[in-house]
Amino acid sequence: MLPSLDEKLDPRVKRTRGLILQSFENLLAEKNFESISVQDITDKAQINRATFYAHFQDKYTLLDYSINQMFMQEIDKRTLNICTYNTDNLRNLILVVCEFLARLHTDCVQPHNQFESFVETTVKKQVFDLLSYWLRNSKISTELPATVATSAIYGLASHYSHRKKRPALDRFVDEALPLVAINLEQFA
Amino acid sequence: MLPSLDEKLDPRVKRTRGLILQSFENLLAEKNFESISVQDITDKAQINRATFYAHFQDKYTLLDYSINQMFMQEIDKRTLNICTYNTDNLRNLILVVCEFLARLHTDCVQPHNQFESFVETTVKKQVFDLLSYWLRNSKISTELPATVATSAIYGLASHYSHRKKRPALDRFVDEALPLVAINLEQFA
DNA sequence: CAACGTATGTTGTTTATGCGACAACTGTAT
DNA sequence: ATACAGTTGTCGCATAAACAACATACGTTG
Repeated sequence: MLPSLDEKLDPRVKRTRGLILQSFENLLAEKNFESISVQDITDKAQINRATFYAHFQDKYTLLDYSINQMFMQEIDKRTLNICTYNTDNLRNLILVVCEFLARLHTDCVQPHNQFESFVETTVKKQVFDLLSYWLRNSKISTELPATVATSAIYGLASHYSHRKKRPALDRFVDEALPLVAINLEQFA
Repeated sequence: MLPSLDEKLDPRVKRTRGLILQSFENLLAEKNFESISVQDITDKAQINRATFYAHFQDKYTLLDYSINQMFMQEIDKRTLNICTYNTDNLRNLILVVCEFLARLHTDCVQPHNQFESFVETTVKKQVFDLLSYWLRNSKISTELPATVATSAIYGLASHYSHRKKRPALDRFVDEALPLVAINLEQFA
């Protein structure tokens, strides 16, 4: 099982991180990432600015953590982190990525900037790790197939999420699925 | 102006008290006061049980504080704490007490018990103090008129809040107003 | 250029909270 | 009666968070 982390740590830490996360995500809905200051975050979270630095190096580290958390939560919700490869799970994964990017685009004020590419890096890493985990029992190397599939999934999801008028997600995924599955069928 | 307290104190204290208050009020909606343990409160508030005792002597102190806070909030909302006596303000005060008791009866699971009389004491004290404040410039003693008016207001509001089928509040207050105002008109 | 306002990280100290343990009391069941 | 389980209020100690102050950097404005 992939490391989804709900470790037992000091409740104060949990609470503070939660407050920071929530504050940050709310702020992302109001202004774009660049214009958010650490002070903004801590004000809304009702914590001291110095405390922020006890948990995150800077707001970039927070963004990374935040994206990871949000995405992992969606993965967990569908228990995709405790399964193995098959077409059905792959379909769900594509669905999750599409939904995730779509939500990010509708919820966050984000003109083009580093935000986009940041999300790409973070999400791709998670998708790649998940695929690698699914294929963990393969006798042959899974690196290239997983890489290709990851790029394909992200590319399709990004495409989907940028559509002015998004088509029905289910139909979109139906079309997308075989294009991704083709390189993974050998592992089914 | 009466002491409505939003003092500057440690943000941790504010947060903790807020969590306790909220947890407590939510619990009141689920079970009756007697069956709520301190552990219940701190569990839901996500704070340590010992921390509770750093803020309140026991759950009775908390109840007192909670009722006071809730009621004062309603008073503040209508700026009744920064005005002087006139019929209009009196009308609003009666309205507030009626609404407050009514909300308490619909929101809280409360069969007959000490809860009821506890609320009475607390609310009456606030009403009395407020009336005394309104009449602060009177040359003659306001103690008896304020006492009578306080009892009348609470009695009417309690009556209203216990009705199975409550009549329209505005109409009720219209009827009630003159009965209370009669002893205060000399101060208008 | 200089003066200014604002945001960033960092530090040392103080304070609030978490934690585990304890004795005392309650009600309940055996 | 005795044992048991649960709640209460309190304690000392460990640790996270608040706070104020500081140096640094950056952009703006005069």
